[in-house]
Amino acid sequence: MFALVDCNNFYASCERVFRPDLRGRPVVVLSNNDGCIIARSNEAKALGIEMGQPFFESEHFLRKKDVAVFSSNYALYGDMSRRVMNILGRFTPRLEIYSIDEAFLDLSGFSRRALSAYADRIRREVVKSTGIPVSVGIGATKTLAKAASHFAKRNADCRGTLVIEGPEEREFYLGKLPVGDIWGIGRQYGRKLRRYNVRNAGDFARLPGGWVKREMTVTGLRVQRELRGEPCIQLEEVPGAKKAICTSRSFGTMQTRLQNIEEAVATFAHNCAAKLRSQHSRADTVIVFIHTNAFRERDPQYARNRVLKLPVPSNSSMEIVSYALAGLRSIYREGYRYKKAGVITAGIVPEGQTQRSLFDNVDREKHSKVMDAFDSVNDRYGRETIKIGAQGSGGEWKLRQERLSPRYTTSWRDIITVKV
DNA sequence: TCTGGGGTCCTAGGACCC
DNA sequence: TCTGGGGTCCTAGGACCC
Repeated sequence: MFALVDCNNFYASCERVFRPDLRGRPVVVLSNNDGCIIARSNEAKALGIEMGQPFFESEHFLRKKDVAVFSSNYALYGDMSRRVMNILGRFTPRLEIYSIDEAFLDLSGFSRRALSAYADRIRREVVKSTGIPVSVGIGATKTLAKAASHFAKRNADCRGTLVIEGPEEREFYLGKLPVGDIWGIGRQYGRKLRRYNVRNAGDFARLPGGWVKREMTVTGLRVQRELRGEPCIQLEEVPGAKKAICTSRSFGTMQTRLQNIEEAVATFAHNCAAKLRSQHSRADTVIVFIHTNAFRERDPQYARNRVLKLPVPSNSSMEIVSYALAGLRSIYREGYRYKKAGVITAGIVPEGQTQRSLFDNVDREKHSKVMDAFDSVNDRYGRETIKIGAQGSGGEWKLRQERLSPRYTTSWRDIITVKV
């Protein structure tokens, strides 16, 4: 059996842990740049506030309803996530951290009765130790565990946990699960299935496998088999190395000058390189992209990307930044108001398996020594203590974050940075 | 005025190999 | 009029997840 443990309204819950005065009050958390609503407390959901709603559209309403609004604070959420996952690790020898707020647990060997009790213990222990409320769904496959957590979260009489076991229970609950809420069925497939009068997970499970394979590829077929209780998706305890690493941001205000965008792109490229180094890999491809604000339909629109091949896979900030900037200069056009830029690194290989080139004239030893020093300083004294020159100091492009809470659990870094 | 960011997997079709 | 068979690799596009 698998359990899925899912933190309820995770970001909103994190904000509330350190602000007990907000108990009972609706809370929402905004995306980067204070753009959209990406997390809502139960009280906020009850007010009809939708996921993904642009903040500016509902700002007035939120004020009227006395909703507490926060910019996203990933330093806080990342640290709270670690705490929750540490607790969960005590309940199973096999844990998959699936996302910042979800984990799968292997619970083989438990009886039905024991499972319910265990789920409840997990739930109580996490909230007691971290302040974060969670739901626990249990089933014979990961997809069924996901389905169980859907009800554990929503039905008051579940009290935060639900075990789906045996064909009768499975049929009962799948009949109530809307087809679009199945894990692995998104908007497109949801729409298509409803066109064929497939309303719920029970209907979907009964469809002929051949049809599902033809219309939804093997991915759809796996989902169907999992709903029927046949495990097709393994627990993945060790996350594989990433195949692409991306850093991109919308700008706080629209940017027209090349120099400001260069500073942003240099920062993104450096960030990608740092992520590559931290997972001990290198990339041989750098992609840089910029675009204007597509929502402003009357503005002239422009969007380009440039793919650059490196002669030798690299994770040196100096090298990756210079390629990204060359790419940017080749696609930048004057006369547009740019809203967003980003850098993607791809063609990722493990650090130990790098193919050198006969014609390479970069002193890679030296780069790697510099980068080691760079990382250890920034590790110790806070990120951006040392920067690449091209990052500049203007920061005109930087995010809007007007409602940021303190980094309650990690702010010693900030304090040390101030001293420096 | 204002609209997020970071990933994965699968398939079809084209280029290429012998 | 007619033009083989069996593969691999890469890319773009489309789906999905949080």
